[in-house]
Amino acid sequence: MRQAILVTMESAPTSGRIGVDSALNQLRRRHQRITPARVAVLEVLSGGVGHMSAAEIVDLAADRTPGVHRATVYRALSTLCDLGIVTHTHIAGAGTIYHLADVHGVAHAHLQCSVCGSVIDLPAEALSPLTRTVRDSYDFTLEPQHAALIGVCTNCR
Amino acid sequence: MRQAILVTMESAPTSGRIGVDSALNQLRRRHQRITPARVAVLEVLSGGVGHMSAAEIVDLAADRTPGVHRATVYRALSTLCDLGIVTHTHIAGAGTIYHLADVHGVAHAHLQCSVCGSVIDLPAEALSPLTRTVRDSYDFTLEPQHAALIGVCTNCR
DNA sequence: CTGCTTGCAAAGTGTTTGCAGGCCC
DNA sequence: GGGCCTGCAAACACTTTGCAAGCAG
Repeated sequence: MRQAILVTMESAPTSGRIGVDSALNQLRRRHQRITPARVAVLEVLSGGVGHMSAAEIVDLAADRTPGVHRATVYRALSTLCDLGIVTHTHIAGAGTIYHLADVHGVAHAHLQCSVCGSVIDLPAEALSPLTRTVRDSYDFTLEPQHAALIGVCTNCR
Repeated sequence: MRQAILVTMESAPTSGRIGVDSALNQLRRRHQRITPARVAVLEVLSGGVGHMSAAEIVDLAADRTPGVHRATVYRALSTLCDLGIVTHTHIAGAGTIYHLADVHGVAHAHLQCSVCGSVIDLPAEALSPLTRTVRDSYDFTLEPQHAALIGVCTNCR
């Protein structure tokens, strides 16, 4: 019943996401240091299709820049998320996935299948009615891309 | 003292959720055993207001039925969830919360504040437009109460 | 050179599992 | 009394932290 495997069903490459150059520029602009570890993380995120788990990023980063430590990757991801350069999404029962931030105006949310664990991208605008309702009725500002919506996908039904 | 609080709360309006008796009956009907540990978990869930973390349930269950072990509470919760007697919701970065299942027709989802961590109940019907969209466009069956929606609450903004 | 970042190891969380014994039905 | 449930301890997955050394700016 526990879903540990993370399968990504995303076919489209990283369209709509910022690039490594843009990310590095933002770092410079914010007076943050450009370090090998951070570059590695950004390039890994840029290179992969879709979302990646922390474990995947750790492996691939250490792959391309040997010596990069797990803890460093976590710290880099944390920093990059704080700066808005990277976005993270909480996945039920399987930690967190990361990707480069969306370019302005094309934010997206995630659907997660509770059976097979696959994650599907969803335009954030699909949530706008809900966002409005929640804002009006509860004075609550929804962050639609921050947690995956759970359900069952076509294949698993 | 904690016991007194529990008893007091037990008479409080746990509106919309099934009761302990109903839960026990369902267990019997499904030929599942009624054990002290399971009764303790159900009464704790029934007594508390709103959602409880696994850790809270463990503490309170051990409180009212000394000797109940952590692992047993987890197993009881797992069983009860499988039977649909208890519902669980994944909370970003903080594990899982549990409560007695909703009585038919009054399902609810959850809003979680990413700043203070508080969890707010939300009628599931607020998600029906989204549920429809996702069903029509992605052939994806949403389970709105399975994961909390994240955002920022009034107080934290 | 200053102090933010890193590598390392170890500690934290939250949850699960193997096993022998216990108790519900 | 058979077999599901339990207590225990240990394992598990994921993430964080204290510290001394290292490197970016």
